[in-house]
Parts: sequence; C-alpha cells; structure tokens
Amino acid sequence: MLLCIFTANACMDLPFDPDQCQPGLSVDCVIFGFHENDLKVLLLKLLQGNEWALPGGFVFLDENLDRAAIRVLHERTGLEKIFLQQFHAFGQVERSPVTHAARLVQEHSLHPGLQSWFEQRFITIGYYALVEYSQVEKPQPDYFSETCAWFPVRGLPHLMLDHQAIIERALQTVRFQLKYQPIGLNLLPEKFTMPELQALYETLLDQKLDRRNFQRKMLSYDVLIRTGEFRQGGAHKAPVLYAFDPVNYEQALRNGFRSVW
Amino acid sequence: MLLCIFTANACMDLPFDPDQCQPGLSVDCVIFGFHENDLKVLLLKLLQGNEWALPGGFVFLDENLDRAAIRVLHERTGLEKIFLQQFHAFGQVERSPVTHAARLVQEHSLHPGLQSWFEQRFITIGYYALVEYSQVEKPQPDYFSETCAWFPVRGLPHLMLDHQAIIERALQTVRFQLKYQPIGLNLLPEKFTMPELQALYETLLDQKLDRRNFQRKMLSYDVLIRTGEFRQGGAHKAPVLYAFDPVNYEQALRNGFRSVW
DNA sequence: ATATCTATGTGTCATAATGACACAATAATA
DNA sequence: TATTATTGTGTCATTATGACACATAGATAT
Repeated sequence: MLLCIFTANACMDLPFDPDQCQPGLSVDCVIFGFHENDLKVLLLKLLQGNEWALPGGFVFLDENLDRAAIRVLHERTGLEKIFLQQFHAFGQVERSPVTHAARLVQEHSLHPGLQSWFEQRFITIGYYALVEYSQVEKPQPDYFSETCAWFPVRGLPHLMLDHQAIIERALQTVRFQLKYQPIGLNLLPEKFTMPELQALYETLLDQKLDRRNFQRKMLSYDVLIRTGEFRQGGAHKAPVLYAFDPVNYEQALRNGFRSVW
Repeated sequence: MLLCIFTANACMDLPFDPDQCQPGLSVDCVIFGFHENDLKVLLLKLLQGNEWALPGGFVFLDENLDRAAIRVLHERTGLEKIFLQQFHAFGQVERSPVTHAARLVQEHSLHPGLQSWFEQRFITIGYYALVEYSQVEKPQPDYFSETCAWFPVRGLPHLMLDHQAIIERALQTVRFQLKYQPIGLNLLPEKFTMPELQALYETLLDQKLDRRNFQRKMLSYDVLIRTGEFRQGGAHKAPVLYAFDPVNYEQALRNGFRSVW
C-alpha cells in the first residue's frame, strides 16, 4: 500500500521538470565541515540500495551554473552566502552508465518517459563548499534520498558513480589552495582559538605542525584579529580568541598569501 | 554562384552530427604560444562578420571531455601530446544568446533543422594549452571560420560571445600556476637560454625581474639541465643553453615548487 | 592550601631564502 | 684594439623558516 502511494506520488510530483533543465548536465557539491577536529563531508543516502551520493542537482535552463550550485547547497543545508567554488568538470563517458539510470527509474517508479532523461550521458560540474558545521541545523535529504548526514573524509561509505573520485579531487584542491590562500573563515565559528585553527590545518594537510611556528606564520599573514577574549571552561590555560579580519582576509583570498615574485 | 555551391555543401557536409554530440556542451581551447618575447593566443576568424573566436568544438556522446579538447587542439594545430589543462566551466545563461545562433544558421545556410541545435543554451568547458609557437606549422581554420591566426594577448581583436572573458580567466590561471609550478617545457623549444626563460616569465607576469635573482631561483628548483652548448650567432656573449629535466619537471608539476608547510 | 599536570603564550638561535647590487667575461662592431 | 651590450657569477643585508626552551595559567589531586 505504501508503495502504491509512493508510486503514484512519484509519478506526479517530480521535483523538477526535465524540459526546463539543461540536458546532460548536473552540479555536485562537496560540502566540507569541520567538527571535533575532523573534516566531514555531507552526503545523501539514496532511497533504495545501499549507496550514498553527493548533494547535487540539475541546472535550470534559465539558471546560471553557479546559481544552481548555490541552490543545491541552500536546499541541503539551509545556508546562504557560503564559500562555494567550482573546481572541476567531470566528463568521462563511463561516469554515467545506463544501468544506473535504469535502476533509478525503476526504483523510484518514475514515469517511463523520464527514463530517457536519466539515460543521458551526464557531465557534472564539481563545486566545493566550506561551511561551519554547527550552523547546519538539520541537513535535508532530497527527492532521491532518505537521509542526509556528515561523514569523516577518512571514513566514507560506498558512494554512487564517481563521487568518491570527485571528493578526492575536491580535497586535493582544498589542500593546494590552503598553501597559498587563507582558509577557515567559512569553516570555523566567528571566534576561535589558535589551537583550533591549527587543528583545521593539520586535519586538511594530514600532518602535525609546530605550534609556535604555526602561530608566528598565521599572525604574519595579518588576517587575524585578537578579540581580547578567552575561551573559558577548558581544562587548561584559557586560550586567546581570534577572529578573521574580513578586509584583509578577502584581500588575501584574491592575491594569495605571498607572491614568490 | 559560389554561395550556391557553398550552401549546398554546407547543408550536406556538416562536420559533425548533432545527434551524436552532447547537447548544450562545448569545449573551448585557449592556446598560448610564445614568440618574439610576446604571449600569443590562437584565434579563428568567423566566416561571416568581423568576429574572432577561440578554437572550440562539441563533445561526441562517446567521447571523454578531455578527449574532445585534445581533438580540437589537434585539429587546429596538428600537435599531439601537448600540455592541456581544464581550468573552468562557463555557464552563465547570457553567454549563448539566441541571436547568435540564428545568425550562425543563416550565414552558413545550415539546414533549418539545425537551428534548434544552435539555439540551445551552451555551457562551455575552458581548457588552456601551452604550445611551442614554432611547432605550429600551419594553423587550420574549422568549418565555421576562414582563417586561423596568432594574436598577442595584449592586442586581441573583437571576440565572439564571452571568449574575451575566457581568455582573461585562462591567463589568470596561468599566472597563478606560474608562481607555484614549473612552466616553459611546452612553451619553449627544447633548448633555450636563461634570458629566454626569463622573458617568458616577464611576459606572463607583465613585470620586470632581476636577472641574477631569477637565475638563482630557477636553478634552485632543479628542473634545468645545462646542455653544455651555447646559443651562437647573437650579437653578444653566447649564452648557455638549458633544457628541462623531464623527470624533475614532472615531479615539480605534481608537487609544486615549494610547500609552505 | 599546595603541588602537579598539561595546554597555552612567548622568545631564541641557526639556517635558508630573498632582494638589491657590483664586477668580470665575451662576442660583435667600430 | 677599444667599445658596447649582454651574459655569468658573487656578495651582503634582510627576512623567513625550522627546531627548540621556558614561562604562564587553569583544573585536578593530595
């Protein structure tokens, strides 16, 4: 009975009109969050099967590419004005096997007319987002998924299609940018301690850093402001709370930390 | 008369079958060359109108995205095994106005059935290539263009659609990568002098560099080999000829020149 | 109360990288 | 043979980096 209701519903209330979408094109978002000294990625569990997937969606014909990514991010996390950056277009032929499409149509009891839509070859544009974990109140699954949850990047579940590779590449991009551009404004709360910032770097780089040299370097970049407050309640000496200087941070984002020439 | 022949021809011998191409998707290549101490870009002059365009093409349904870019590059330059890198997906709605499509169909006297193909909204994936100018014997125009020529990046003609912006972004990407990764292997001849290498850097950065510090830094990267030969025939002291060390160069490409951490 | 433990804040030193510059060597030309 | 312009190499002060030591302050144990 339940299945019947679902079936009827599914055939009628598709959350998008394929005729209004750019054919063969999708966007996928690798949404990174930082929690308990661990880098997490937001994933969706598909309704059927035991696979997880990146939050993604199609691009409306009258919608800019970036806008589509922003929409997906907003629909899943409720967040707006987030650091979101395109990092790669994935266009291997093998990445959209017909078998996958057929399963989708069957399992969702979609109108057979939609089969051709899902059987298309898809190119996907990868975006990565850096969000503040605690600000994502209740991640929302989409039409094709039942749950939405954070996973540590070092312990990902089985992923749909080439989504594992997409995450790898996003991580690689973040790691590279970390070396030359500031990071943290979108991953950390407004006020944070130097050890917390260092933990973020160590997690992303997967490498221990010297506490004292790290602080010296970060301060030399001139993007941090000492708030004058301290994080109380810890088991030890109360560390200084810092905040990012928005102007200098933006400037460092544009120009990079230090030109070699 | 000529028009008639052309018309008939055009309707029959389209160089691609739209049904075999990924809809609404193209690749565009920003092909950089270095000649007479100037950075050049390879452009195509459209058959009608006074506009120029980047070499580009459509993506066959059974063709990987990267492969399509390689094909375009090969068709225009005859070159293979070239440094070619995807750098951005351009997906603004306004970038493919219908007026442009209509003009294309009309001017090429294409079969009206093709009008819908060209009226689609297109997303294009931008690639940039670094090629050795002298190795491009005779650049070949494509089906929609009459000539193919190099232009200095500081003196570009009027360009189709958003191709100006695409070049800007490619240039920006190259400039950024220049700071952290080796460059030159694909832009310079096999053997080159230090002043020639410096000229490449100065052109790309649009900035004068100190001769002595430049040499010290380049040598410190350990990607250059002294061939032991000299460039003879110049008006002055014969400069040493260098070549790139393929192994170290590749490694530097992967890892970047110098990790900050 | 006092000692202890541990994370945090700050400083020092040797080494390496960088920026600014000077002088010697050499090939063509006058 | 002198001149000129370009290339090759070196020096020095300044700055950045890596490795490390010690002082400080909250919480807990005695």
